[in-house]
Amino acid sequence: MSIRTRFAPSPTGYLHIGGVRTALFNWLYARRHGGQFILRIDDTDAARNRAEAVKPILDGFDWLGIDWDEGPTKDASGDSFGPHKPYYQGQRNDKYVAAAMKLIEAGHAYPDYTTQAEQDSRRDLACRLKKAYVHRGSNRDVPPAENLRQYKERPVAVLLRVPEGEKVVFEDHVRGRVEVGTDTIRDPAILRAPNADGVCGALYSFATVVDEADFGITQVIRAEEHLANTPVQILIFKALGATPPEFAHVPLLYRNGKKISKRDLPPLSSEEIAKLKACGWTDEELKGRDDLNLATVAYYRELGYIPAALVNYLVRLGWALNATDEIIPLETVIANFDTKDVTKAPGNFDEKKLLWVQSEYMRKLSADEKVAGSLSYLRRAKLVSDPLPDATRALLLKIAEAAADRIKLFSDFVFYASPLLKDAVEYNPKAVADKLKKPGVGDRLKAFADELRTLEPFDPPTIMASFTAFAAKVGVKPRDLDGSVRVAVTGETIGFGLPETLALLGRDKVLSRIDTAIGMT
RNA sequence: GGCCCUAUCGUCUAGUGGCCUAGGACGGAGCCCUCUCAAGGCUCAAACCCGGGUUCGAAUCCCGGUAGGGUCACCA
Repeated sequence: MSIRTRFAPSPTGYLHIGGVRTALFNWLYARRHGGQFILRIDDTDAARNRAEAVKPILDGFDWLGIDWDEGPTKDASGDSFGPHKPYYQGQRNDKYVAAAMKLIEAGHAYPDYTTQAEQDSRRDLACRLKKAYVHRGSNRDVPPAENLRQYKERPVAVLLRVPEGEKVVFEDHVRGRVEVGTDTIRDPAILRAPNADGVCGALYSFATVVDEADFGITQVIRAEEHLANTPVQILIFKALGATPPEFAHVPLLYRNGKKISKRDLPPLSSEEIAKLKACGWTDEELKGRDDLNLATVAYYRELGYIPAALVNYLVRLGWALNATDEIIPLETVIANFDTKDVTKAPGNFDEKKLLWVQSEYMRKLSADEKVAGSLSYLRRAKLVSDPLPDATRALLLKIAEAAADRIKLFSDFVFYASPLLKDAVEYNPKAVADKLKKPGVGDRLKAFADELRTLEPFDPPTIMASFTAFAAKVGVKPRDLDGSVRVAVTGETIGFGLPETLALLGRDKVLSRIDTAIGMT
């Protein structure tokens, strides 16, 4: 039988990296075994069922290169593709209701007329006795035909009839053997009481199991938080007359020792905001994007991470190929990944290590690829025009070569390219204060400009030689000369090699910018 | 609180009874290189949660603590 795995996000409006890691494990497992990876949208909670809440999730997976064999269409229109469509739970409720009716008929489920007050008082009592409250509903032992009759007359929540005195046992691929007595499992609700429109919506565990059986899912790889409701789901599979799939509960993703949640994440730092603004973001645009934080895929995309790097980092967190490898090509991961090798302890998300992985991926790219990846950022920053002129492309290529490993994110390209692409220098006030407003700097710049005026050819090696000779002649440390010249022509203290910078800028611009800078000393 | 899960440097991990005076990586510290900043090279600090067993021998097996986490809905 073919391996079939699945990931079932609920539409929240953003793609969470913890979810991505779980999805990745499913995807890898399917790809390794030549099976199918299925995407299903868990939107049984009607309030959340909106296309705009699904789109970011689909876009995120698409960007990451995690493709699905069956599921919603990429446009998030609500359409699906695949033999078991639709793949939106919100569109499948009839199936759940029909399945629930069958369970009532077979005596595996029943309507529960217990009042809320009754349940509360029983729960209180159990609590006072320091015992777990295991709910059993009113019609548990009523004959099926009578239950069906009562339900038709007065529909309420439908509960699964959990068998007594049995054991649910399953072999979890990550956790090992799990054993739970049915006497500790409450009769779970599988169908809600009718809502205002008379619809009886299925609950998570039930909808999931009906779908899993319907889709022929063979491996359920999901987050550890679902471990506790797995026994219930196995009971539902059995009541339905279906074979339960195999389970693998992978540990959660933490940050600072706690489950990574959107709330307690830092907002964008001032550096990040400055970076996005340099890339052309307006305050207005930033305000509308509270989904941009390090728990979401969108954040990494906007900052210019390479999808493969994020994937590499996320897989490596909780799984290792061997004792030494950190950067692991996707094909190697696919060829070696197995759920049984996933660590049992939760993994702490470490953005510094992710950035390192990212920089390792970036340095493997050619200058051409760096330019290609940075283009959308440069366009947004209005530094280049849309059909890219050949001359500009050639310049960008040279910038990419000169900037080399300094570019860690595609958005970094904007910083290094700005001084060369903009007509006027934007002087960083602090740089000016530190490097230009010092005694003697003006005269020195003037004298160095005179050297450059007649220099032939105006290329990096010649400029370098002139720079060294000039520094020695006037008795100034090379680093100090670098500082003032650099700030004069770029406005910043940081940048790639000064000779390369001057050469790419061209003699005319260099001389006029130094002239401007002299006025600021 | 009941039930369940987990436990190696700050972090991610290797390790499945002797190869472990515990290996690698990120991060940190220092030095070198150097036109700023990166990158690179070299070096250093840094861990088997605690207590009992089992064994000739334990990070590895067993028991008990401790700590952290998950879960207890007509949420997913």
